[in-house]
Amino acid sequence: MDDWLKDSVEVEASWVTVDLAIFTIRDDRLMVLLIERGVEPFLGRPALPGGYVQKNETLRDGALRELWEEAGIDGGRLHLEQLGAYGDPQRDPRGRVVTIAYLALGPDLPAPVGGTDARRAYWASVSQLMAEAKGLAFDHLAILSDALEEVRRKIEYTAAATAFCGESFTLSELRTVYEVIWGEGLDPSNFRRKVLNTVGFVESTGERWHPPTGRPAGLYRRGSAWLLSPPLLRGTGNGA
Amino acid sequence: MDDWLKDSVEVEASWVTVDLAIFTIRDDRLMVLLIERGVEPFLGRPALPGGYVQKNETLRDGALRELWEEAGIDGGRLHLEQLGAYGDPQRDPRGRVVTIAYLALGPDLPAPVGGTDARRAYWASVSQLMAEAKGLAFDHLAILSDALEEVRRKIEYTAAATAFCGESFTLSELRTVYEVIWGEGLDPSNFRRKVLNTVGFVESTGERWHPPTGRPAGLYRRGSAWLLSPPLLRGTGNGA
DNA sequence: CGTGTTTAAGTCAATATGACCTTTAGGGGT
DNA sequence: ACCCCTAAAGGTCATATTGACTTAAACACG
Repeated sequence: MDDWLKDSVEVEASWVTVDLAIFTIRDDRLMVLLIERGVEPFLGRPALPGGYVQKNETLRDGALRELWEEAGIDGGRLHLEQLGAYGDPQRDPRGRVVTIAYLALGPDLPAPVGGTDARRAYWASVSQLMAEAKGLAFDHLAILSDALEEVRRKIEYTAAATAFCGESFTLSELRTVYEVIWGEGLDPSNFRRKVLNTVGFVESTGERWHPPTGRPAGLYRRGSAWLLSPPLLRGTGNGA
Repeated sequence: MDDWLKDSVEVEASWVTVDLAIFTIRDDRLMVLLIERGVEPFLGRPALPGGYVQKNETLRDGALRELWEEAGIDGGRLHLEQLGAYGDPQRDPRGRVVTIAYLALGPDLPAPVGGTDARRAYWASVSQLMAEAKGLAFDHLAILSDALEEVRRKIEYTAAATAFCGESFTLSELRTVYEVIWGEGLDPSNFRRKVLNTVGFVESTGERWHPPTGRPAGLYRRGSAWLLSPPLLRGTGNGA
């Protein structure tokens, strides 16, 4: 890089990182992937997985690489989107580090292995973390909080909820995703009607799944639509 | 800044900038503020206003400073929110420059003056720009495109449309904002009913405004709610 | 062949929506 | 004063959607 502007005292080179808020649903709870930091600063403290963006990769590629390196997760199987940039000058004790936060949603993922900069990686309950509201390195609690709010809104007007399910899923599974993330129960019958009436949300695979007990459930896969119209609105009450 | 990781060939210092997509409505058209670049690269080409983030400011403060320096606009009077980060390694010929794009919405603003790095600043018609789809420096057309889509969606489920109006406004003014941004006509009567039934969207000032001709219109100001429930949905058709 | 359990489908009153139409409150002209 | 034009404000009504609830269907198991 040339040294244009090197003489300006106001502008200074920065380091750019990506951090990942990776969500999944396990045991009917919303979980986020955390690592235990193996390097300074915040050595030993829980943090979102992430790391430096390298020389010739896009931000998204950096996120995918960190996903693999730190959590052992193949990004091809989950939904990844940018959440936003966090650049408070005080957020990193080492100096000016701007981080680009990414949001990842995936089906029940394998217990991850620790990566290079991480002693270990593990799934943590989001509701528990938010209740404690402490412990995370850097401004990762704020990032996590923003990510959670984004997920809650995203599943209202996009098909993002399907990212938490496998290739094919029952409508009950999908409904559980909403119930877990919104923290409220939904009427199964009305939920079914809404989802099935929203064109392109899901499409039937023709197959059916036999639960341990009860009537077999039809299986669906994600439809062609990402934006839902009309959206599934919470709050106004979708049922009991 | 220390030299941790200086020996890693993969990681390299970056420059971080902010760019602004500043929208307003003039003459019933959606306009965006552009500058004519006064420095290399892309000297003389139109671009979104923006510049380097300085040493001790937050990203948002940087955006507000650039807003003032390059466009002479006081950020206190408009809505400012982060759009996202753009970090393709090829996006800037000088090297790795990650930009944080901000979205600003304001009422009909004064004709701006050129700033330090800009020969001049001017309002450009968004629909015209998107139709031509060329000319902008860097990846600013992509940023503008994302910003436009964000605005279109944002006014659906937030009170963002009020940011285009002054302190107080008539419902016709507000409706025009929607019509201009969505590019479709709305039924005045149904629009009024919807807006007035959405709690916290607007509240009456008690005053009224006398149009050049016709019955005087009631004046409203922004209500306490930012998120609209239910949202104002387009597409499904809010009228003619 | 009942029973328990879960999915699937139906009912219905209350509400919201989209497409209209009517009334009201000005201003300007004659 | 009166009429006419315009835009706001308010009303009507058939249709669609919603929320709460009920009923029917399809298995597994004993």
